[in-house]
Amino acid sequence: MEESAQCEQVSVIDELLLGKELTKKLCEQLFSSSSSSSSSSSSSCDTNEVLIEKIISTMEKALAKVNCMANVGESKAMMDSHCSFTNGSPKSEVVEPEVEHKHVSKKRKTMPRRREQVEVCLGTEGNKEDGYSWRKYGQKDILGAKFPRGYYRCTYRNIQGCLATKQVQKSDEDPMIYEITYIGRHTCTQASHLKKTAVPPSKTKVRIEENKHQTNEKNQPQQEKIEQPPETIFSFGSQGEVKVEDLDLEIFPSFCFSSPSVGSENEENNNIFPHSMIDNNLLENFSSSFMSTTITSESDMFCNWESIGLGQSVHNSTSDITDIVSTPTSATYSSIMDLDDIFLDKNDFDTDFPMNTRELCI
DNA sequence: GAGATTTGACCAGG
DNA sequence: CCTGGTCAAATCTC
Repeated sequence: MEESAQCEQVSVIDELLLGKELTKKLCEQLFSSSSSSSSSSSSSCDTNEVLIEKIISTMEKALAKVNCMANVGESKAMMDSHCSFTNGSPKSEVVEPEVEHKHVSKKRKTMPRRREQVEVCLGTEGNKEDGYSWRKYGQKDILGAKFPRGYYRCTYRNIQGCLATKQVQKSDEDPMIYEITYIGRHTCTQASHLKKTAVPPSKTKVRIEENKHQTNEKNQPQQEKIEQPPETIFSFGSQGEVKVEDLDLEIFPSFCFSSPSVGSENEENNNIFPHSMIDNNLLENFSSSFMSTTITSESDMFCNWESIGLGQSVHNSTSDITDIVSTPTSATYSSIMDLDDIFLDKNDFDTDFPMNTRELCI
C-alpha cells in the first residue's frame, strides 16, 4: 500500500516536472516569438497550443493521481477539512455565509477559504481601487509590522450577506506598497455588476508606471480618495509589483510583471485589481482568472492558467472566463496545494516565466 | 439623520 | 497568555 503510494507520488512528480519543462518551453517560445515580431504569431501559436494541450494533459494526469492518492491515503482528512472539492462534489464547499453566521466566530482565520493577495504600489489607501465598495470595520496593530492592518468588509454584507473581506496593510519595506489580502468572494450584486460595467472609481487619476518612467497615456482610471496628488501611481516591475497569492492554495506563489503595456480600456473585469491595472490585457486575463476568479475544477484551473500567462495568443474565449468568474467558489485545488514546492517554485516563476506583458499583449 | 470610520473590548486559536 | 480577527459603541462626515 505504501509502496504503491510512493510510486504514485513519484509519477506525479514526474508529471509535474514534465509540465514545468513544457511550461518553460512555452514561455521561451512565447517570449522569443513576441519579441521578434508581434504580428507573426500564427505559426508559433500552433506550436503553443500543442504545448498548452500537453501541459494541461500533464497537469490533469498529475491531479488525477493526486486525487486518487488523497482519497486512499490519510490526507483525505486534510482534504475534507480543506473544503475538499473532489471534482465538483458539493458536499463540502467553502464555508458558506450561513455556516459562518451560525458559529458567530470572531476568528475567521481558520476557516477554509481562498485567499488572494495583491500587492500594489499605489498612492491611495487602497480602499476602492478594486472597484468594490468596502467598509472598514477594524484596525489592528500587528506584531512585527510597522503599520496597522485595516480590516474591510463588503459594504453589502448586511444587505446581501456578502462576506467578502479584505485586509489592507502597508508594507514595512515600502510605505507606498499596500499588501491587500482578500478573503472570501463577493456574492453581492456589485460583483456581477462590476464584471459588466467595470466602472472605475472616480476622482484621482491613476496611471501605470513603467520602471519609474511614467507612461501616462490615454487611460487614466480614477480612484475615489484624493489624499494624493494626481500622481497616484500604480507601479509594476522593478519598482512595484502585482503579486497574487493564493495563500491557502498556493498554486501560483507570485507573479511579477516587468513591463506593463498600456492598452485600451477594458470593460470586462471583475476583480480585485485596480481598474487601471486592467488596462493591461494580460492583467485582464490574469485577473479574470485568478483574482476574483473562482476555480471550480482542475480543468478550470488550467484553463485559467492558460489564459493567465499566455495572454492573447492563447486566450480565445473571454466568455469562458467570465463564466468561471461567476461560478461559486469551491476551491477545487486542495489536492495540489503543495505543488508549488515541487513545481511552481516562486523563483521559477519570477525568473523563468518571462511575462513581459508589453511583449505579449500588444 | 444615515452611513462610514475609529477604537477599545471581546473572543477564540495556537 | 498572546495575538489576530471581529464586534459595537462612539464619533465623524456629508
